[in-house]
Amino acid sequence: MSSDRSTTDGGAFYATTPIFYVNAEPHIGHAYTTILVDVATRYRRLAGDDVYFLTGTDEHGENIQKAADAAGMSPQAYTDRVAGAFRDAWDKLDIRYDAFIRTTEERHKKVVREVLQRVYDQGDIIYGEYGGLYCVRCERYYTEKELGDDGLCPQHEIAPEYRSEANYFFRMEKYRPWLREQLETNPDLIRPAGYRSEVLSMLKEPIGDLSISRPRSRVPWGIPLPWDEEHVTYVWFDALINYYSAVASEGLEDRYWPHVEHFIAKDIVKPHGVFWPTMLKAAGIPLYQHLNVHGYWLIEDRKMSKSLGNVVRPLDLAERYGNDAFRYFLMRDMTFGLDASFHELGLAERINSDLANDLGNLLNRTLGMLGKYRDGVVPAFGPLDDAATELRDAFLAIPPRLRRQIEELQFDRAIAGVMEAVRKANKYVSDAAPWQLAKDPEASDRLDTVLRSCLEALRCASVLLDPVLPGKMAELRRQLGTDANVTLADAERWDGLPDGTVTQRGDPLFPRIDLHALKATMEGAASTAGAVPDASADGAAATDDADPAPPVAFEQKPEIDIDAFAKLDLRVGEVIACEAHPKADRLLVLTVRVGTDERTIVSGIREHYAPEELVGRKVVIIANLAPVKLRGVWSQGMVLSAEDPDGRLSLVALHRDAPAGSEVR
RNA sequence: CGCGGGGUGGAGCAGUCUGGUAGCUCGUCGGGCUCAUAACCCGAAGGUCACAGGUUCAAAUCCUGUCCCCGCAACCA
Repeated sequence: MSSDRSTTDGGAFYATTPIFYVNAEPHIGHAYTTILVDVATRYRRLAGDDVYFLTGTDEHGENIQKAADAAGMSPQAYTDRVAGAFRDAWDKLDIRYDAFIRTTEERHKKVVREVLQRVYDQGDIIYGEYGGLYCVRCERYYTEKELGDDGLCPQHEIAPEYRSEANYFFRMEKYRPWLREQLETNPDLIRPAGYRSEVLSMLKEPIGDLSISRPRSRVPWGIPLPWDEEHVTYVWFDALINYYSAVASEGLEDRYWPHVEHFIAKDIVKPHGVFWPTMLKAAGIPLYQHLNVHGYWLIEDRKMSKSLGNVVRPLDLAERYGNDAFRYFLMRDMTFGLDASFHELGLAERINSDLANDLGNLLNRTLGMLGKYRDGVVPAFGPLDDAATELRDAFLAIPPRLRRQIEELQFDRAIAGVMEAVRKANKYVSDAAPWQLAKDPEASDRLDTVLRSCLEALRCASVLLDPVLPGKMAELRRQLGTDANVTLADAERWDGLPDGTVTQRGDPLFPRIDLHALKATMEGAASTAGAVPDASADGAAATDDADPAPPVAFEQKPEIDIDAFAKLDLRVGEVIACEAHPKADRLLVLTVRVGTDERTIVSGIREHYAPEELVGRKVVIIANLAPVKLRGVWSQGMVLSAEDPDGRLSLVALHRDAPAGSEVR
């Protein structure tokens, strides 16, 4: 073992992403969590820690089974495919994980069953007749609170029937006091602090016991309980245990488990902050070190969702802007724990200002001068004047600070700190004006100092940013003529390049993005947003029929025939009264005249229309939609409206007038 | 009184835990340089840190209250 421990802690660091549920392709949220862990683990590796990075996929459950059926595949084949897609995505994003776990693997199932058996043996899993009031129409259970005073289903106003399902329950409530104490005595167990208080507030009231099984007859795609093969585990006992099974099944739990750091997005705080710790306690497994919770990426200031059609594909962006640049943006522009906004223009601006103008340009101008004045060969330092000393000190001050920032997950600030030093280097070049020094043979020593200082600055920056920009920083070092492999210790010295090293000036590291062109493209693209680029590809391959159906440029619902359409009773209605729903803030209650009939229709357009502007207006309604009760008011139909990409609703209107009650076809 | 997050120069954000003259990037205006990716460097304009009280020698930061925005949950048939 080396005696030089100045830059290496040698501590173990076991970092996990959630296992992603394999029912869709990876989006920017998945990518962010995974890149975050990749950056964190790369920094730890750089600092000499013993790192283990786990990611994986969650492959059990009813939904997977349904998705597989829909795709006409076996669940195993289906999950094989999707898990493969995730692995491919992570490979493309340069994610360096150590292990990838799938919950359908034998090694995982084995550990899950062992843990379950242990918890069961000590009496913390009980058999529960899940005493439920079940609405047949809703196909769900209701609590008494939800049912209200009359005890009827709030949706259908029918009496729910008592049903019971033979389920097993984990006695979670029993561990609530223990968990509260953990959070009290260990304030940064869940961080940032906001999420800790959220969990604490969950623990103020009884959390109940956790249903952990489903009848195997209904959900065959799951892990059978070891003591009752007629039941499979339900969701959490299967999924959460992956963090443990991944190391336990490899005999690595002693080495890594006590040092586990979970990284999650804020939507799954409860399972990780409440279920998981109590499960661990019951199983006699030590608690994790930290639960690290990050925020959401909002897309153009709106929540990302499939229905808005604004899902951002990380691979597209990585391809267009470069994987490293994309990673840089994600790490630089989100403060850990808070939400951040994704704007493509912001991404481009960030790349231009930080990576192209500051860092890339520093490399380019430095190697340019070195080529002109010193034949591309690294000179020894001349005497260090104040400016050169200041620059050196600015860089050498970074590593100690960086360690703290890594520990506290402040990657945005860590990056900003390095970039600040890079800007100082650019300023140093301007101030020292090496192009002037080059004209003066007397100033040769000073020119050497300037050039060498810039080279060392670049080398240090490349080390400090290596975890974020693994590809580009290796390329930078290649241009400097030095090794690709580095440790944090390499950023703690100002003489890392041997004198006489031959540099290899290459293409600009980060080409500038033409913002004007990008703006133009984006405006052009706005009208075709949501287009499926290759929708016509299949059609073109069809050779038999001369006149194939034309391709469709949006995600169309399954085709129906005219009879299906004829089942709809669409009518013109006249709004004769309208008011806000008394008990819901997104609903309006309309009174609509349809012929001689007057009916009440509840509509979720309150954010888009004021009640008074609707009165007297003709609207198009679906008249024969089954009535439902919305927040206590019966709605007999539905008003048609269009939703634009920004989510604004616009009522469907008549081009020419037609009397209320007219049929719409 | 459902839960949570946020309100800081034109835009986007950091700083709030651990009070000590308000900071960064972009944008705007003026200047410099010419090694470099129309880049880089300097200077300037621009903020009563949502509002009101309180604690303190000192508050963006701590306490109390109010207003506004955004998620989540209950409802968008």
